[in-house]
Amino acid sequence: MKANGKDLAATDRDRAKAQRREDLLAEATRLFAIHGYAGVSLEDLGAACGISGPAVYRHFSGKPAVLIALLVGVSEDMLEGGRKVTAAGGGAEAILRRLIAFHTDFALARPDIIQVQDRHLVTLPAAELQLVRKLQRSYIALWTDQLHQIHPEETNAVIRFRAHAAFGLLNSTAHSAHSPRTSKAGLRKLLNQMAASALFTRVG
Amino acid sequence: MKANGKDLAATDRDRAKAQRREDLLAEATRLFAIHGYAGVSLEDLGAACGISGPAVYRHFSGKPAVLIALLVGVSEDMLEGGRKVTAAGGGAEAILRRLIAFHTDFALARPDIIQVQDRHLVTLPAAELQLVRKLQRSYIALWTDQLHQIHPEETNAVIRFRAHAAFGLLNSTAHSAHSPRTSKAGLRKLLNQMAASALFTRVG
DNA sequence: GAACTCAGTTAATGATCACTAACAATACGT
DNA sequence: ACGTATTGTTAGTGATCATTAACTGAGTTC
Repeated sequence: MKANGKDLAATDRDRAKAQRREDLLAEATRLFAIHGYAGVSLEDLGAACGISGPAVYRHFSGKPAVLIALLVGVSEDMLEGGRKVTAAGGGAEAILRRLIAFHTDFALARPDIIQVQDRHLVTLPAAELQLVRKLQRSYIALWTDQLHQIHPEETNAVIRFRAHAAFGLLNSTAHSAHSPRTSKAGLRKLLNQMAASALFTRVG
Repeated sequence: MKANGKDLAATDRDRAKAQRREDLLAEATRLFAIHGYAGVSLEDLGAACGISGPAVYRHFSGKPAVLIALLVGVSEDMLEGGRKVTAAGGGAEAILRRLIAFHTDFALARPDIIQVQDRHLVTLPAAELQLVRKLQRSYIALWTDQLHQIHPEETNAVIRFRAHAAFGLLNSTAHSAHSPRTSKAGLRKLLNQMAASALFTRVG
């Protein structure tokens, strides 16, 4: 029996298993981004990790569970990151600029998972879809809380719309080809500036 | 034998067939947007049009052909629309504002096809993927031609990146839920303003 | 109105997978 | 060392689904 559920990597086997799980999630992200969820068989996923097909069931209860782990994970990561930069304080504009920077860095660092989230959210079973949406609502609330201060005259719906538009802008990195000729630092600055302009501009 | 390939709807049967084809494409757009390409069987698609399964083969050579017709069609529509507003002349800024307005209206009018394009482009067979990408390159060139005049110091890659970011912003309408509480005219104005701000802002 | 075309039907067929079963080998705990 | 737990293996199994076959009936043409 396991002595303690909280003990991470108590034994060699546990360590190996955790590593295998991470490998599977990483490969799944890569493969789903390239071929789509339906275009990747468990055989493919296993093979990418050096194991074969049904062995995946030792780590996930089925194919949907892999997608769930990916999407819940990324939603939690973004929410946690967003909370961190929000907690650092400052005025609404300063906080928003940090949120933009955080989101930009995330999109530049992990374009494939952003792509999977954008494309395959609807593929989730209803229960998990709800969970992910709840996490996303919490994340977007971090943005809209600040946006309300910047645009006090705008309705909730409009503010939320602004945030979605900014996400679309920033997540576009994930879809546009990554030309190695342009430095990531340059793109980072450009994206930050474009998103800030879009979010702060007043519509009259 | 058909008297003339160019005669549209010469007979009742031709008219009915053209209508059925349109219905199939419309339903395919709707269903693919909701359930994804892989999540819709030809049986489903046929049923949505009141015919059943294999009858779809009277109109398309197979399931991929349906997606191809959709995506090539939308790419052609956008390119044609973009060319029209570009041809109307004016300065770079005026043309860009018209491009933004055109794209905004398109995204607001046909969110489902935008969604299908964003999600399922990669699903296309290689040959057709090339065609669609070529059309998209032509469309984006309409934007970058003007952007180069606005930002003469920026490289091709950066300019293209700006355009992609703007598309991401504008296409976000297709993904964010359509709240009926906010008027489309209001969203239209907001999107136009946000996109213009993002495209025109200078990065220093 | 006779010959033909063609959109539709239902009934196979065949491939692809997700998932299960039965078994093998190795690591773990005592 | 010994029994157990666990990760992996290879063979099924069953469902789904794109596609084909054979046929039907109505519209089109001459």
